[in-house]
Amino acid sequence: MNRSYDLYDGLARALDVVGDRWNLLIVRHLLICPARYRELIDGLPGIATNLLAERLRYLQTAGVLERRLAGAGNGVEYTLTPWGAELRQPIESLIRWSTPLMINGANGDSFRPEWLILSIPALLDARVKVRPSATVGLEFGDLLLQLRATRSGFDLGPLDGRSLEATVRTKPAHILDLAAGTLTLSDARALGLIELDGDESVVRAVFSA
Amino acid sequence: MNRSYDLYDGLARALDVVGDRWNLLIVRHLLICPARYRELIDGLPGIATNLLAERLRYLQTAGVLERRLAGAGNGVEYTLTPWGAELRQPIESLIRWSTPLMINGANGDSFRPEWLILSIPALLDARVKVRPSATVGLEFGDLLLQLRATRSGFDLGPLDGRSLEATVRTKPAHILDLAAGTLTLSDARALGLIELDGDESVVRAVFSA
DNA sequence: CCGCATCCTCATGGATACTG
DNA sequence: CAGTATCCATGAGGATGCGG
Repeated sequence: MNRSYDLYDGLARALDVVGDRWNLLIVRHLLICPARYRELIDGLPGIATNLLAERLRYLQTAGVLERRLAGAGNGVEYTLTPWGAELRQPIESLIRWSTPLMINGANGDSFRPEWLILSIPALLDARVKVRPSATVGLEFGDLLLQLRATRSGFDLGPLDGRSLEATVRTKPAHILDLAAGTLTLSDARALGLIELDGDESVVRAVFSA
Repeated sequence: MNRSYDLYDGLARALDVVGDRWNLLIVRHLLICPARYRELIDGLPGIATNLLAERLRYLQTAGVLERRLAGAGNGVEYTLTPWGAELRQPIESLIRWSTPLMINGANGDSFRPEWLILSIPALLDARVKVRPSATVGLEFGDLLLQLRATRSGFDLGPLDGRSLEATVRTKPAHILDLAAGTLTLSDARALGLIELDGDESVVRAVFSA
């Protein structure tokens, strides 16, 4: 909205930059990877095209992101600056805070699997105890991801080449329950949190090691 | 604004609750201590009375804060719920992220010393190295505070009774520089970041131990 | 197609005045 | 003191257009 609080205060000035509607959701999308205008429209259901354009312009002048030409000569691409990427911490904090708002399920709200890419590690970091060698693969349609336990927490990235040892299917809601809880992954499986039935938005969770 | 993103996503649902204008600033004020309506008006320069009333109502129904009668039988008081108080982490993350926005000074923006009560510990936690026994007292007019180094970080609260050993004065801008930098407190003093001259908004920083 | 810009309507924010 | 009521400016969101 470009409307400043005009306060000499860290929180107020942070909100002057990222407090406007959609801004943190745009940044979260770009924290996954640089994206095109069209990908942002698709990943932010409900945003108007003029709003996205204005927000991208504003965040660019504020120094949060950069607009640049994509490699293949076609179209523009938006990337976070180093300072913009540091919004990962506030965003993950908000995701952890929001778990009570997620346990009641989707209730007709839109869902995109990419949103789990930050959420699951953010939640697991704080709560789930897993054996250090555990690896979880997640497959949403054509999106194939691998969740690895590291010493400092969890890391979610593209699935590397090696084969996985077991496969189960679950719904997004159950993945979020799993992430928000304090169960180990094998406990969650034993308790039936991970199901085998199909769903419009099916996740295949693959456990190995 | 009561306008929901309608997304099944932790970040979006967090912003449905605290993403509206003024909401996080209200919560930050209540993180310091429970407050009356009038105190909130004074601590949030620029907020309209109808907006504050509406936000308090909304945050109450959302479960972030509670409205209750003050002890002395007179007036109402607003307090954070335990869940609302957990917003301290996201708020401190945003404060840390905002340091590049603070280094250029006030530039005519409003300033209230209470805002430092969360900011200074949030910044010092991450960056300043101080001897474990260090204590800093801050005095803004009638507001007297003491900053103590603990094992887990820093804690800012009311000044306890014991006498303090040294006194210097500084401007809020310099306090913020100090907090955002990587200098020790004694280094900052030696380098002249802490001044003795007067100012409309003078801080007296008192070092001991 | 992509990457926006313009136009339009209506909900929301903000300032001021007023009230129990 | 603790808010309501009112009015007006502005931002949000949908539809559409348009050059590359």
